[in-house]
Amino acid sequence: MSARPLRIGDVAARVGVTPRTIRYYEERGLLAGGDRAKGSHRMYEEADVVRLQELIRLRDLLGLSLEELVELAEAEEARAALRDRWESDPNDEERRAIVEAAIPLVERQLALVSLRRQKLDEFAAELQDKLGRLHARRDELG
Amino acid sequence: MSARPLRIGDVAARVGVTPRTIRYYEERGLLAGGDRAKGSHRMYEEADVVRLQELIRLRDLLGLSLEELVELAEAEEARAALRDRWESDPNDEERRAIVEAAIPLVERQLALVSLRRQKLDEFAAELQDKLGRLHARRDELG
DNA sequence: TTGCTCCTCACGTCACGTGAGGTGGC
DNA sequence: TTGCTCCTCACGTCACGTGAGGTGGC
Repeated sequence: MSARPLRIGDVAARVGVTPRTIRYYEERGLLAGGDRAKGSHRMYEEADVVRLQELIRLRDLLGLSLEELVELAEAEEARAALRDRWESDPNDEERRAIVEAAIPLVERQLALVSLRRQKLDEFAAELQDKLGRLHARRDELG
Repeated sequence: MSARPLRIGDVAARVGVTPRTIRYYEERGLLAGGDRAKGSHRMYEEADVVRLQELIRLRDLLGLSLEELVELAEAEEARAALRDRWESDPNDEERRAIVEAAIPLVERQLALVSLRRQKLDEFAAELQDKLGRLHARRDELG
């Protein structure tokens, strides 16, 4: 895994946002921009692209505000911190704790997705209804 | 159909927005605030509630901007204008034209809903995948 | 008459968009 | 060396939020 670095424009293009959005998210604490000499270029790796993708999807598909994203991100952060310990210290009890902490987070996201789907389905049903009535009327006039 | 008038606060509460949002939409031309003495209360009827509900759903569930809503609304407007003529002039050829103009509008909305559903399903699938892997790992450590 | 909701400015905020002016790496 | 992308302010914008101060209807 060579992990050659990506520039902010590449990351932005791949995720479908602008560099400005990435800088703003960093400013809000959603993305690590961490240790960097003032004025020097931000550098990213594949893991950052995946992470940003997820945030953007939570924003677009579920309509979460950045404040809500920060909450979720902090939970993920805690998980990531645990993951680091995972690498260094392969204690089975700790591994279990890490996995068990991760599960409810994903379940929560799934619950939000289900709720959205339900609302979309209701909307789709109403539109189908409307369309059916229109077709019926057209046929009456046919 | 008595059509007793509703006040802005009632409409807002029923649709789940604030009065400010309604005033702003009126300002942007999405809602009729029409003929009203300066300073007098805005009055609405059931049809306005239905209309606003639809706009809010298009905004929340599909993530449309107000500018995009205006486009859609203008199309609906044209339809509403035709509907008025419908009431007064029951000419069968015109009726057909009205119905046939309405159908593609609803179909367009349905297409947008389908697209959203697809994206949500993809997201749900990825989350299920993630959850499955977490469960498997937990069981391995069990 | 007393509340409550309404009204119109008008400034504040969130999530970025958009130049302005300048530095840095293939 | 020439572009291109990057950098940091900093002001603009969209979709409202939030008082400020005042009028109007059960």
